[in-house]
Amino acid sequence: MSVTIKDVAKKAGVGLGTVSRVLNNHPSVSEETRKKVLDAIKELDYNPNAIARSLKVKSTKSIGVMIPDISSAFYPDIVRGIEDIANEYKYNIILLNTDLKREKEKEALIMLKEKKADGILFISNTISEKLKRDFKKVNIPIVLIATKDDESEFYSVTIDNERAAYEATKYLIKLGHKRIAMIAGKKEDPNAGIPRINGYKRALEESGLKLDENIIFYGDYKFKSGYQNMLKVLKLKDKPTAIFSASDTMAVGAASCAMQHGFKVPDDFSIIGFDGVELAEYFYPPITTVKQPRYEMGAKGMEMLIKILQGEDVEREVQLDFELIERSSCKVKGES
Amino acid sequence: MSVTIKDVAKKAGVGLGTVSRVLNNHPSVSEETRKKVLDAIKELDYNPNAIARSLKVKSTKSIGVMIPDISSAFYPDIVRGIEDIANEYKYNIILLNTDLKREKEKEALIMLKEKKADGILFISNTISEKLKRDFKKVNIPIVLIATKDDESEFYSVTIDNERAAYEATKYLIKLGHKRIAMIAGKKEDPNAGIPRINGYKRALEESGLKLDENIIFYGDYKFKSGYQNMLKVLKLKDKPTAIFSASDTMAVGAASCAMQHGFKVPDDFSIIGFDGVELAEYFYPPITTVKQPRYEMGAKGMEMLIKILQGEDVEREVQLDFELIERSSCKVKGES
DNA sequence: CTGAAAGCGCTAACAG
DNA sequence: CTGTTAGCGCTTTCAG
Repeated sequence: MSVTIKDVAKKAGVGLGTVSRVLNNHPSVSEETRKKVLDAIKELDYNPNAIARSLKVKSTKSIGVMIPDISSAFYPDIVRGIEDIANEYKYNIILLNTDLKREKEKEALIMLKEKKADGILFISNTISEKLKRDFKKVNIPIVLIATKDDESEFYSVTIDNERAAYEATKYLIKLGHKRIAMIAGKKEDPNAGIPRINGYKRALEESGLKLDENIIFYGDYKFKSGYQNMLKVLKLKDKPTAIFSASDTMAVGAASCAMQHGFKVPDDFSIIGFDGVELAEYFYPPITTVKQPRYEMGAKGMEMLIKILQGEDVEREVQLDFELIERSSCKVKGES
Repeated sequence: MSVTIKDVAKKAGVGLGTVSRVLNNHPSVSEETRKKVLDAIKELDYNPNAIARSLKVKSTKSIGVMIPDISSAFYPDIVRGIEDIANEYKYNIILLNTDLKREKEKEALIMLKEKKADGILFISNTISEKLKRDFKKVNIPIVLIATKDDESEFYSVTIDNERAAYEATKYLIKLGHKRIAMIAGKKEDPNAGIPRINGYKRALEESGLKLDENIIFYGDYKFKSGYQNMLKVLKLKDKPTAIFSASDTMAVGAASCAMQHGFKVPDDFSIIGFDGVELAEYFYPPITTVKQPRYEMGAKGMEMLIKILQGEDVEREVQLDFELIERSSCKVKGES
């Protein structure tokens, strides 16, 4: 059916080893024969069979990308960064959504093993102990993006969440706010949860502001939980004047809630988000936020993976810079 | 290095053909030997090599997904729909971003040919003539999602854009609006452009409203162009009271612009968007829109492709239902 | 029901 | 510099 290296060899009147050589740019082929072969390839419209090649060379040039859910706003940019670099190095990406479910993660891993992915990029806020165990014995290079393991057993690319939260809170403090609530992530989340809460606390402490655990609300990073936590804020007798949210989507939920109840942002509440997703930018008022360099995180992770595959040395845990983007959802306290 | 079918055969004390048979659930294997083999597989922690299998059976169980840009809000849900169905049928997806660039499209297609993708899903608003030509001669089943070709040479899944735009406009008319502007897509876009403009025109016409070409503005579906076109609207002496935007993101841009200039939505302008992206839902006020069933479009496209691969008959062009979602960005004209 | 053998398309020695 | 050969790991006749 489709044309093979054999057909090309016949057409060009050479052995198939020779065809393979020109295909792989092996130096030891005379210009003359190279030309003959190239001509034959063109004429036959030949495309090498990457599957056959992979079987032989034991490298598929494809890498698995495991992600909770591509339709969640945080991930597409990361994937884009990955794909751009992958593409540059002639790798392909196999995308797998896991919803953070154990079963799906297991299946995904098996698929990647069977399809002989050269490497794996795991993107998520959290990684379960079980998955870590699986990863350790799978024998495929892996790099974690947007998460890391406490034991530093895996390569990872993240941002310094503690410091980012610290800076965000500090920003609010500099604006004159003294009573600052936090809509946090999950209490047990070792990446987007705990460190951001710690950063928030450290900023307050450092500025001599008293920490009030009653105005730390816990959510799941989604709109609804931002909205609902804001409802709680509005019920407070002693309302905060500013809010630090552990995700943009929750920040927007909180802002919507406030506005829907007749309050103004930033006049009544200064709100700062986290992540730097499009929603924050296009919301009205545009939401000030701490932007995670998502595209770069993906790109960097892919670069690291490629280096690992090439046997080069790479740093085990890299942290990229975040960026505080000032927009219109925060203002100096008291000013009107 | 890694354990192969041969190792399993040896361990189980059978021929490798037999191992292959139990792997593929071939009926003619005695329970006894099947058990022996299964045990050996477990003990050795054997995973079949899908690459080797693919080479032999000429099917890779992977399908290529060509998309302009995964980080553009319209696409992730589609991809999720695709992946869910793919996963269900044990297919994998290879994701390729093309930015609608000829060069990248060509490269992507070559990769997919070389990697022997079983099928291709092409997602986009538009498809170029050149790419169509390439697709025709590539000899891999293809289905188009969110776009189609005029000649109906390809399988496709879309919505009825003309009718959707018609309904959106009609909705505004029912609310009492008589002067309705449109922020349209690209004049030459055969899917998100032309048909939506036509639907808008038909609705006006049918209701006896005069069409004013001066209040049809052309954009590129993005925030900025919604914002800028709204600036033009605001300069009009005879301002419209309602606006139909060919994308949610432009609708949000327009709303932001209006609000920034002291106007109220929906009090001063009723705005209806198109697509049904998250941004429209979480914007304040939440934007009324015509939702394209993106997840379902992806899922349906993948289902069609699988059927085609199985040699089943499938409808050439399927249109899915859109849905007008009423939120808070439109109101009865004149009411306060 | 099962073992042996051929071969998918390609690469990498190995001779020449 | 180049042709030939031996597999990569698996499926699938073909005998038995």
